[in-house]
Amino acid sequence: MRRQQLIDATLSSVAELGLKATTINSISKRANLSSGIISHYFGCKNGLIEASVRYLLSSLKTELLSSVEDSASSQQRLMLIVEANFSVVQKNAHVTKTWLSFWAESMHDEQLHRLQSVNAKRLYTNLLYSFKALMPKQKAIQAANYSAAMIDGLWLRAVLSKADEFEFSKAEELAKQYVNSLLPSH
Amino acid sequence: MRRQQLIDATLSSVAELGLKATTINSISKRANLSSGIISHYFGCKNGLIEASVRYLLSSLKTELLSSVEDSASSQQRLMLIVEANFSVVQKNAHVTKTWLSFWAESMHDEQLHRLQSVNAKRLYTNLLYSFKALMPKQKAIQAANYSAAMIDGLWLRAVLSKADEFEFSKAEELAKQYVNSLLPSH
Amino acid sequence: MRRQQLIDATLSSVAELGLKATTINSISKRANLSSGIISHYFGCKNGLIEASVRYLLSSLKTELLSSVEDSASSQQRLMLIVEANFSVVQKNAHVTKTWLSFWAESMHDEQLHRLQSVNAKRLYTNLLYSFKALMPKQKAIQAANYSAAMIDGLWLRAVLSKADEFEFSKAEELAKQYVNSLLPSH
Amino acid sequence: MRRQQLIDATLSSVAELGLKATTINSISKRANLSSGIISHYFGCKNGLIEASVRYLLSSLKTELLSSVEDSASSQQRLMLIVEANFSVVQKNAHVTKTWLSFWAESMHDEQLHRLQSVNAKRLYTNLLYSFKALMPKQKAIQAANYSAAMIDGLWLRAVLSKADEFEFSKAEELAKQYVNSLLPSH
DNA sequence: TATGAATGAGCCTTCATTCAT
DNA sequence: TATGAATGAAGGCTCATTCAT
Repeated sequence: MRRQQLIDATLSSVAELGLKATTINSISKRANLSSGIISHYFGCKNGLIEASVRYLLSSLKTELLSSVEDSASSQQRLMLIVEANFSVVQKNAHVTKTWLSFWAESMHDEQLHRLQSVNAKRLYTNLLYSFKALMPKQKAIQAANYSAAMIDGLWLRAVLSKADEFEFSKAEELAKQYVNSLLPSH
Repeated sequence: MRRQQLIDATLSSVAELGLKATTINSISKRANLSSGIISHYFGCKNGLIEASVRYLLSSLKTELLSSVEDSASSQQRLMLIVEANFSVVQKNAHVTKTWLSFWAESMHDEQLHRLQSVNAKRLYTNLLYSFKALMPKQKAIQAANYSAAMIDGLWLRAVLSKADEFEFSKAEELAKQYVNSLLPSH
Repeated sequence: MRRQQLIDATLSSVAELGLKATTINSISKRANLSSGIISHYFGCKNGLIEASVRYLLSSLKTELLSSVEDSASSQQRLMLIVEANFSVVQKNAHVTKTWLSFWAESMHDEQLHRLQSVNAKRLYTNLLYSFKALMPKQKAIQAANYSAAMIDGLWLRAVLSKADEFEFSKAEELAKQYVNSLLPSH
Repeated sequence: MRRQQLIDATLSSVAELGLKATTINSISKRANLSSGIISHYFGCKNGLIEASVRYLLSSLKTELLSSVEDSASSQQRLMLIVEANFSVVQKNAHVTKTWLSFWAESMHDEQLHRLQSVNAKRLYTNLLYSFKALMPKQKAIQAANYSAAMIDGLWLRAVLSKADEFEFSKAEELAKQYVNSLLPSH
């Protein structure tokens, strides 16, 4: 309970202030807890940061798993993957900014980089799995690569332009159309 | 002269240590200069950071302008635009990481955000200009949007995976193929 | 407790080194505390300086209140006022110098100036109150003005000449004689 | 010429910013000269500060000498002494604040203290000389002491209250009346 | 468990001084 | 003479971490 309270406060602080300006204090105040509690539960500040990223990753995973039903078609799956990658935003608008902060930091933090790596590969793997059901392997690999890049690219440009919710859903729509355009039925 | 020396040192430090860990000291030591010199030339640390981003932006612009000849066809122009967006990297491998640091920080720094905004719009505008010569306006707008996202997406995934030079040129190649696939001749 | 410890250290440092040469370090070392503690309790260095002045002012006030009894005659009150203005010194020889530092700085610090203003007016008001019991209002106003100036002038000259305790009590004696000379009974 | 230019700039800076905030730069900019010039002419910053105080002292002396004529009566002399001590102000309103800064600093700077000492004694000596012509020595000594304190006290309270020109001349008038009240003719 | 007082290293900035030109 | 680029020590402040309660 306390752990989740602190993770939420961390995400909120990173979203609002940025990773650089997020301090033990900015976090503990948002959680209405003392500063000492953080090292008590997470060892150190970095431990909390890492746990927060893990939480975001597992949310994304849960999001996807819960929405995809066994009966879903491959095309439906693809749409749900796109949705999941954009939906984190729609639920909690400011969480988006945190991703970028974390990924930038991951370039200089081995632990974070590992998590980022898992995330990047998962998007690719999920896409590949569905594409393979619809086309030859070589084509599917290319489709997965392009789709992953397009999803991340649209997302990145939306974030950096400080897009509002409406613009975000437009970016999501574009991503879906692109993925659809790769399908043989198209 | 000193100014450029300091900007180079800044880019090198941000690339190696990240923006968060880049300090007045990490910069001035790389430049073999004293710490005080920074405020002498740039007012404060942030002034130097900003100047460094401006330098990267103008390099990108110069890169493009110098490569595009008047006689170039629109298709050639498109390829050159893609190349320019990836080439900054190839010349100076560590510069890539700095972009990401700067863009992440731009979410919480108005000044940087303005610069990032200019950069994002320029890519789009350049692409649109060339696409419009090859297809109807509405189609060109969509092509420019998709291309910009694809370029940024491929670039982002390459950076985050700590891609080496070879993988970067593969990403560049994918980007070119994608842009080409949008052309009517295709 | 810590607060008082730091205020005492501040007064001691300002007395010995002057306001200009008083640093976070000179204070915290005298208090046998770390430097960070100052911002913990007072926000910043200036907050501590201000609190120190407030402490001096309230000491002066307490000094006077505790010595003046209800039964005291107006003449006795006047003598006690003079004594209070000189006595802060006698108890704590080095405090004297700090006053001058603070007042000089008050010319360029709005906060300090407000405190100084309160102090200057209090001396005048206290004197006026007692004089009015002994003479017509117009005369009392003049007596209060002159007395306040004489007290401050004798005090200033004693401080600036780095007077010892004996010379200080001589100055106090002169001040008392002057005030007495203004009384009608004289 | 350059020397005087720098001294004027120093007085102006100390008046406006205070001694603490007066820097080599704040001075040299006001003088429209380079920062290096100061050590060239005065050795170091402190040399310039000291020279500036000396200049003020000699101005005060000159002021008095030029106004007192041999034919003047002792009473007239006394009035001129009072006037001289207040007149520095009237000519250059902001110079007043500088005195206080310098005197406060003199508590922790041997060199400045010596100059302050000269100044304090000169006022006393000048007053004593004139009083002795008008009364017995013992009485004259007391009158000089009281007068010096009254002049300084009225001046101090006027400065600290940030008095305007009008209030300053009222203080001067009070000082004159006080001195006159000590004369036997009174 | 939970607090927050206390620490001290590290940051950015300021500034008197030096020195090549 | 005169400049101002360059230095680097010192200042105030921030903040992750520790620890007694």
